[in-house]
Amino acid sequence: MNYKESHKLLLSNVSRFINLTELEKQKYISLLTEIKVDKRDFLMQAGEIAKYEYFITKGCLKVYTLDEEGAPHISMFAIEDYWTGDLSSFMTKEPSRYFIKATEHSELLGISRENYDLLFREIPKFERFYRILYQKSLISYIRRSNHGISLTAEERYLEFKKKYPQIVSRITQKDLAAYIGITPEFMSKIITKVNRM
Amino acid sequence: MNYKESHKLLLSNVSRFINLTELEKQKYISLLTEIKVDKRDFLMQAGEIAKYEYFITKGCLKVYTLDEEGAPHISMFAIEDYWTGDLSSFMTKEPSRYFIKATEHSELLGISRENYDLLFREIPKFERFYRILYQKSLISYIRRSNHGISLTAEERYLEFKKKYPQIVSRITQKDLAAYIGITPEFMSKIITKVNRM
DNA sequence: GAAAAAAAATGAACTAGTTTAAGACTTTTA
DNA sequence: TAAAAGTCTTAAACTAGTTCATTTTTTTTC
Repeated sequence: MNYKESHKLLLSNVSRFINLTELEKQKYISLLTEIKVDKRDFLMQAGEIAKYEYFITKGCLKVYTLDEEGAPHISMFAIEDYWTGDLSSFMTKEPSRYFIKATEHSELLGISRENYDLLFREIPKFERFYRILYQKSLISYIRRSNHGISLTAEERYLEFKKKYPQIVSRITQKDLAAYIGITPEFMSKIITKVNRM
Repeated sequence: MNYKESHKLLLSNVSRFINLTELEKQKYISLLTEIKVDKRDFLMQAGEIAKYEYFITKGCLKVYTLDEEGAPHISMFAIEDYWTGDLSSFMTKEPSRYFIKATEHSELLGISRENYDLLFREIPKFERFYRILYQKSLISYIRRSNHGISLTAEERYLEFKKKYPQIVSRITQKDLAAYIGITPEFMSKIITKVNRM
């Protein structure tokens, strides 16, 4: 069958871990919602219950919380071919503490909670897909949570730049500071220093 | 059937997410290895390939790395009814950077990589079990990786104490410092301050 | 149960990262 | 295309957390 580019990207993402028949592919696609957001639009805001988990087919978004002083802490940047959302709120149906905002015009495919549950009943292979997806994410978050605690800000910056060069060039230094966990002023110093070396 | 206490604990842990028939329970148990370690024994050391994922039926262990200066960074404490191991090395079969050491006499059930793979083929329901287990772990590591970056050491200590009071009372202050990401001296100051309040 | 080893407490001097403030540069909007 | 808003840089004074050194307390070992 002839799929849209966005659906092709998703099916290729899924086919890393499981093989689907034509019928299963069509069934899967029928469970998704297409979403488009402009730069600076919110995909969701703190206080809401996460309605969807998102696959990004185009663009870039930031997921962040605001602390008591109103300072942002970015927990992830998400670009094409990545998954994002607030998994905790999506699963528990409790209000989220996260904002998700597009840093560029972005296009996404969303799966609602009802369709996510239905997906496992209709195509049990997806248990395997998500088992492997979550396992891989878990491995990288375990590493990240250790590094956040044991590396200096400069080391965290260098590591991020090395791991995600495509992202560094698409975001502001200020947002990168909010991700690394430092002030924009100190981020500026680090970048000046690193460039001088 | 009449199961050992350790197997009962594991089966009850698994039954949170999936239901097994008697036959499946017996099959599952047949895939496990019983392991006992004394206080200060290593379950595994950096450089080795993680042979097992472990379920703890008794005791307490710490999972840690050593940095270039030889300073330990504890990534988790694991007690009864928790799972531990180095998931990354277990999956990729690359050498681990982690040490796992018993802080008390401990008893565990290990599943080898061959049996883990076999488990999914023999009892596909386990895809669901691990999908949910990893999903829940992922949610808590996402939170932890944000907190590691955005909270002060005192806030991280208070949060850990609140979330895991059973663990705080079983480990040394020094190990807690290596988990929180600070020096033992500063940990001592925080505790003195918090107790004074 | 005494000796040895490890953990905890305390304090002084230090460093990584913050705060505040001001000016230069870049992007967005009308 | 000018004005407004946001981002980046620099610098001085500050604070959270480190380092190093010493003493006290607790745990381990024989």
